[in-house]
Amino acid sequence: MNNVITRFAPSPTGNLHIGGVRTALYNYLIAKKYHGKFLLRIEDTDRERSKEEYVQDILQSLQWLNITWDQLVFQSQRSDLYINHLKILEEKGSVYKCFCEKDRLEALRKDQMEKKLPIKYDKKCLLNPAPNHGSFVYRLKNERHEKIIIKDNVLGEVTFDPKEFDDLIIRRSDGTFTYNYVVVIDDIDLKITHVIRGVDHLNNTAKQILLYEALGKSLPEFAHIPLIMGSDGKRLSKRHGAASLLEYKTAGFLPEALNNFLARIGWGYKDEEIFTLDELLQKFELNSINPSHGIFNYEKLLWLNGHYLSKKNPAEIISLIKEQLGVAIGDVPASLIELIKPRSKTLQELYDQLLFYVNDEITIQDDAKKMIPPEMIKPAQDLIEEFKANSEWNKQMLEQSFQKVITKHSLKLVQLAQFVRAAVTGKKASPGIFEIIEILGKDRTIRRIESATHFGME
RNA sequence: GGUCCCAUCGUCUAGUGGCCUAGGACGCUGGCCUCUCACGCCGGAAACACGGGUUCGAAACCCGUUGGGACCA
Repeated sequence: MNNVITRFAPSPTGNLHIGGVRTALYNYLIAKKYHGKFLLRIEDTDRERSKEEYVQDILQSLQWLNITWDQLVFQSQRSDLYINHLKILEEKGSVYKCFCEKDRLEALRKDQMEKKLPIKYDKKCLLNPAPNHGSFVYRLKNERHEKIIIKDNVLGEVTFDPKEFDDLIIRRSDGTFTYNYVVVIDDIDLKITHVIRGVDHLNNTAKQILLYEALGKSLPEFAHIPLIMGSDGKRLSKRHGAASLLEYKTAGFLPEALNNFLARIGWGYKDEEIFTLDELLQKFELNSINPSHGIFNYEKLLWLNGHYLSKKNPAEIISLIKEQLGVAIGDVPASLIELIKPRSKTLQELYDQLLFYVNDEITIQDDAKKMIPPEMIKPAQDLIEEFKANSEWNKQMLEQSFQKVITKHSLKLVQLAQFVRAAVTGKKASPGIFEIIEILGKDRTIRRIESATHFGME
């Protein structure tokens, strides 16, 4: 395939979400797989609802995921193009002006509903043109009788009866153009070879084919990809959790995980689960996309994120925390990050487990308080004495000190370890206790155990 | 309501007529490891929606039914 050009065409009327991102990703993959171009087209013709902040959200989201575009166009800057093509259609006699008023159309619709007929315009202004007066819309003549067959790369052949379709309005009475019209004009003008979009546009595609034909243009390849549903099987929305992609960024997910996860909803390759962007470019194919819709599986996203997190080195993690969570944690030993990494699925989780080291003060969580019972105060004080009596501070020395104390008091290691864990981290779970306090340091460890013994006496 | 799409474990998928006693992954679960929690390792439960065909043989092909979804209204 040569000169492949794909596009992602969001309207900036809200934050970019998961479903949109996947559409963008698929378009990007196909373009790059065949060494073509991927365009980003902002469909901002609805001036009322389009907002600059949403444009920024879309651009930032895609950049974050490394879905890079070769060209960026705004529909609002292309109205000459739409006007010119309307002239062409007018000269060809493919469109006509319709002066029918709202009241008439509503009455017509009501009548058709009562008679259970398909609801569509009756072509009055085409068949019996009235004298030109008042405001009017442009409609596309739909005189096609043969079936419309969409040759879809995902669904196979999909057939529509053109009788189902109205004479499509392409310009409204206020002079603005309709969605299906501008999409087709842009796709033609930008030489889009592959239109890859959600199945929710399948009906639109049929209507748009009529426009391609009226303009005498050949059709691009179509691929209608299945939608992503929430866990209840309904269309993904705010109810199902994070609505915008950038919320995943601030929650500490990695772009690699999101890309991998989104590619795998509706697509698979052998037994494989882990795909980098490069591997996706190798292996992804439109015709291997599953035609049935997929459900957003948050647990699997978490697992993937944990996987990619484990591949990052400590320095990368520190800078990712700063970049994505917006917090600077200063110098944290690499060894500590390595200990916490396998215990974290997201950057946020990892950061939370770092706080006992980063902060001077800790608070002991409720569920950890029972780890410091009064009868453990004396052993804890003995442990402190052991620490103070010893000039060294390393894992071997720490193990010996713990051993001495538990032998003296006939304790199990778990009792003392949990006491110290709660005292030092404020939590009932953490990495290995010797590793933790070795990294935390002698002074801070002793101070925290001391304050826990005070707490235990209250 | 009309039109269209879809259908393999709870979820994402492998499967392109015999390699299927249906494979992998997440999740769930039993065990090992162990100072806690993870990680890791070893096991387990769990699916071809239903009914008809076609075929020597159907998860796979065809037709219905049922269920889910999208769009339009």
